[in-house]
Amino acid sequence: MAKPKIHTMEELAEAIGVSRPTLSRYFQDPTKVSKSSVARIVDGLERVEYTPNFFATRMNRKTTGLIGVIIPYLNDLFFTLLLEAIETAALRAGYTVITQCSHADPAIEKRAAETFLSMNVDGAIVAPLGDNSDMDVYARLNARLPFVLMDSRPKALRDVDFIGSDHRQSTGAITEYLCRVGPPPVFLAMPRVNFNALEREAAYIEKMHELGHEPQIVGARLYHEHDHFEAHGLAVLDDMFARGQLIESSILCANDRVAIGALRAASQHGLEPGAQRKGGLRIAGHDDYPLCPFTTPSLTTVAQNVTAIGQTAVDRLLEKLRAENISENQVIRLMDGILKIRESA
Amino acid sequence: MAKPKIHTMEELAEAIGVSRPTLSRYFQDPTKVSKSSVARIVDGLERVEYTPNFFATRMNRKTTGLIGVIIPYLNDLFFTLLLEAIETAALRAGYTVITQCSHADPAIEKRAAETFLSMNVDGAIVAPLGDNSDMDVYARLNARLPFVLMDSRPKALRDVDFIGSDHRQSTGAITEYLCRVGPPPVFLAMPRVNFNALEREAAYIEKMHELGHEPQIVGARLYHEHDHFEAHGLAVLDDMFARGQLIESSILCANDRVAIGALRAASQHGLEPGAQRKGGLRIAGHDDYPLCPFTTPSLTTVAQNVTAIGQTAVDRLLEKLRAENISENQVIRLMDGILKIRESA
DNA sequence: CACGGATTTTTACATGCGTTAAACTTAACG
DNA sequence: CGTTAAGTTTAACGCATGTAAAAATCCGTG
Repeated sequence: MAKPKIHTMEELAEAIGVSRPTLSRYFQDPTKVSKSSVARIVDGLERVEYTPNFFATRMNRKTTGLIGVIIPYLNDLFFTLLLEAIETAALRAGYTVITQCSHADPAIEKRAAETFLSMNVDGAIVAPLGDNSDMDVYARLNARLPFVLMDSRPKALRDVDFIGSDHRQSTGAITEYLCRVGPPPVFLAMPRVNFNALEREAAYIEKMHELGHEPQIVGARLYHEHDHFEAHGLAVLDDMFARGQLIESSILCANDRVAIGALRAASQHGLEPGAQRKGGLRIAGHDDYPLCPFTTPSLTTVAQNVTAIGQTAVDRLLEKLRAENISENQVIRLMDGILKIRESA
Repeated sequence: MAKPKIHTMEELAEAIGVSRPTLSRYFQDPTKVSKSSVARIVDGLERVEYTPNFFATRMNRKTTGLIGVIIPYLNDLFFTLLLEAIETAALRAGYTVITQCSHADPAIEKRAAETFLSMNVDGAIVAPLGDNSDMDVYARLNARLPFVLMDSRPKALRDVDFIGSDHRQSTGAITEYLCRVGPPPVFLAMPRVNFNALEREAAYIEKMHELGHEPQIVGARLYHEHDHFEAHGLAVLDDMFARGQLIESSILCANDRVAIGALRAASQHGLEPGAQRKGGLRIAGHDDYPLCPFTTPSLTTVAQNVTAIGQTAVDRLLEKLRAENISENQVIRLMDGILKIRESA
């Protein structure tokens, strides 16, 4: 209700009759001030409008209480789920998260990392773009502050802590499942936007060889725009279905968004992918995108444990930034994927 | 390359033989420094590693170059598209965007707004939670800095600039379309997470009356968790289809995510919604969620002009913060929705 | 070689708060 | 009533930069 506005702690001190250092201590930790003073301050704050200056506090504290997070795409529910997990975990630990999205642009990604450096964030969690990432900035980040990679793991940053999925296990699991219940699957690749694409492809090949089948990969480079996975899956399969190819195959898609495009292609050609029909078309994905249960048919996939990845990334970061003596041992945590068997395969 | 690290501008000045004020001016605007100096500075910066301190610069400049953005959900592609549009527009104008997600929690939302105040952001763009938002903080925001609301418009903030969709027009348009090509639609409501839900409902009712039909609303309060729209649509219709209700109706869903759940319910009951079949089930949505073209059947809907909303919000904000004399006239821009006729209705 | 304009350096103060040391109050305790 | 410990105030400096005014330097001209 139109409280008088106070801009500096100095003024506030004068207004409520407490010294500035006491106020400073109060804002950092109220228990470090006597009860009588706390009462007076709380009372005073109710009568005036004051918020400590964000920059001034952060500039002077030895710790900023900030965690920087970079993700490559925003229009992907996988990354937003990841972000959500990170934000809740960080919030619970009392940290403020600064999020930046690189929008698939290495220049923006670099700028974001530099911003984090100039903000003296306490730590950074990054899902890198991949090959195109500016490795120098990340090397600098890693040298200067606690740093954890997630989701994707550039070759140039092999010595950095990493939290992600075990694509060898997850892709292996679904490949094996598909082989068990039907013909050995073809792999519908996705645009090579990061290393996961290649890892899944490799894991598929390995598992197929292990099971004595010949791997077959399609769609590795038809559609080149990043982040248009559904359109990619649709384009590749629409083309092949039109030629009568793959219409009775099992198709393992590199991720669920590609698979959603694949489902669409099937529907356009009057095909009904499903586990029931012996010998018919099957389509499976990877990730357990939130919409998988709602597609028609619902999509069989392997779930990435997104929540665990986010949570673990934060945990590891906190561990690093609490330990003054930087523990030299690198931590790599690969989460297992969990089969989600639904209707499509 | 292990460049020597330099922490302050003072040290940098000494290292490359230029005075600190000159460096300061250089970092703010290189054209304000003579060419010879620029050359020397650029050359020097290549040999040492230095980034100006984010907080110190922001604390002292009269303008921080920051724009604060708050969105209510992250796991919704509508909002991520909006965010993307805002970020690109802001970046183009040379501003840095600080994003905060309220995660459907008014307390977090309030904290985010207060953070913006304490950061002295140049302006703020907010998609509010709705009824639960803390109106006091937003009133303070509006009083202290250029402020623009988008997407949803709380009653308590009627005098604030607003950029959003004209739900009366958009919902009217699709209602009319549905009436034209088939039986008058039933409205499948969504959980009342914000005012748009109600606006669309009202717009539907109005248009139905205008066309001489009796409005019918279902699912207004069955499923209460926010942000689980697909599950809501599925639950409501699964229930009704099981009782043989609505199986030959036109169903207008409050948004596309609800509609995706509705499509799933139809599929579970062996129903195939579509425009072709005279007299059969029809399902339509609202928003043009990015996955609409890929559902089975592809979803007929009305597109919200997300990009334009984001762009316009930024434009308006820039306009306000460039004009010292705060123009008193409130700006409200409601974008028209565009019919996207696909297979489902 | 002197001169005027442009640029840079010097010098000094400002921002808002963290932090420290010493002086001071206060309340409790013997 | 003197002593002591806990908490507070005073005073002063530090952080990394912005900014402004005055002094110094540079450049090309006439």
